[in-house]
Amino acid sequence: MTDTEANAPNERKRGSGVRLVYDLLRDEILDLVLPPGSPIDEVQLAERFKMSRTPIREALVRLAGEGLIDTLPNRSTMVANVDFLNMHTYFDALVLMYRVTTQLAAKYHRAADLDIIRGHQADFAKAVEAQDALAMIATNAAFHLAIAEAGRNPYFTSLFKRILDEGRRILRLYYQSYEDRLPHRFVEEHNEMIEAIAARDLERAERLAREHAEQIVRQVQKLLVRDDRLEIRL
Amino acid sequence: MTDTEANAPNERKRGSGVRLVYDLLRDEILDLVLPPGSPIDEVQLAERFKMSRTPIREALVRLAGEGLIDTLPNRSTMVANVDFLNMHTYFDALVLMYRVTTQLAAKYHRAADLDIIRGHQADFAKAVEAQDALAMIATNAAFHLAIAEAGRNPYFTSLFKRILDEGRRILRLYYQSYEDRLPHRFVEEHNEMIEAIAARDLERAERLAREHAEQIVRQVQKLLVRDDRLEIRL
DNA sequence: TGTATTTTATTTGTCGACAAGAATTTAGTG
DNA sequence: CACTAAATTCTTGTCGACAAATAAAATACA
Repeated sequence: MTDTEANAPNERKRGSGVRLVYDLLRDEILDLVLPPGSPIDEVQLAERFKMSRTPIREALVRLAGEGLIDTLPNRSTMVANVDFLNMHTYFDALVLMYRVTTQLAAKYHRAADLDIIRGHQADFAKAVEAQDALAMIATNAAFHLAIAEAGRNPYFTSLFKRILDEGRRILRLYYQSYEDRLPHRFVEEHNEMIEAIAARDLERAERLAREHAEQIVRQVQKLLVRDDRLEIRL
Repeated sequence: MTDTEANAPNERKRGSGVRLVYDLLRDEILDLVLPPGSPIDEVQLAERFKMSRTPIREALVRLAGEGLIDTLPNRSTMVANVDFLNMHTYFDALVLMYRVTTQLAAKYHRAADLDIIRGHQADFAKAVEAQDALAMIATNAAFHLAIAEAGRNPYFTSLFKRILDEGRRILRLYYQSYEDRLPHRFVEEHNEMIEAIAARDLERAERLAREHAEQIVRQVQKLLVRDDRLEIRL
């Protein structure tokens, strides 16, 4: 491991530095390796990635643009907090995007899209079988994002992506492990949604997505009220 | 005018440079002073604003994050094109956001919100009266954005803002001047929407917003097919 | 004359350094 | 001992310069 810094060439390709730190920071934020409120130190990151502050800064600007970090001018920058007080706005947006993207997928999908969607669904089923909560969260997001892509509306897709990311953080804050059987129901519901999409049944796809989303919202809300001590934050 | 560079202090406050160039570039893009495809030269901008390339670069990164400019790695960066081939995805998103934000405004607005909304509506009516097409576009966007703010869902508001911005570009590409009486109808429809919001009539607000949006879409589509020579772009 | 290759030029991405602001510590005063 | 003011430290925002990547121009060659 010594040669990673002594011998191995630190040669990053010319524009790759920003992408590297952006992707990694994003993952660390969404996986709560950097929990909300964590301070972000530019110079520390610069040392860690062995590069100048300039590309670090660019990555931070992009993350700030997506609302993942907050920057106080001339002062600190830190991981954005989750707004638990207005969680209903999040649920509203989540449910609507589930419905819209699934309906559009039923309308506009092509054959290749279904293969991709089914692939993600297989991953999700595997994660449920393995009781791996973190994998469930990730594969579920990938599944629904693939559906959104099949709907071919970049406006909805980009908002949905942001919402699913935020959901990843929220769920990680509350899910330590799945103790109930509900995930198996999600697997079945996913399969029904795939069916409806493949059959180009817009109405059924929308209805299934809605029920599925409301199911999830109820589950998350149950968690929220159960552990609502966390809602009071300083 | 000579003292603007010789005598006048170039003192910008410490973090204001980025905001300055960001706001100005954004306006120039949305107003088509910089039409789609225009090359953006960092060093030229640096000279123009008498600052280093660093803050220019940060502003460009933010604009790229909003999809207003496209950056080819290691190569040029230019104003993003309007995707005329998939305009229907734009209309879908526009109509849905009109409906959702107006409905939420009816549900969640407070007294102060209505004052702001009515203020923008007055500006819009004034622009219609003056036959000022550009002012109509701007004030209409401000009006609907104020409604979205009253709905208090930041997810929808941010997407809607992006959509309205894009609409500003699209309309400027096609509207030279209003020759028909339709804008007056828009003024009336706006007033009806305000009524429904104030009365907290969710259903009526949603329906009015939908009809209003579809009205606008039809109008724009009419322009598109009329000047569809522009749809074929190299 | 047309094509391939080298050379030059332009533009972007990265760097190290410096300066401005804010937070913290230290000194000073009642 | 408490409270204010000066000084220091620390972090961020900005700058000018350099190097890599690409585009453009010039040269060589068939």
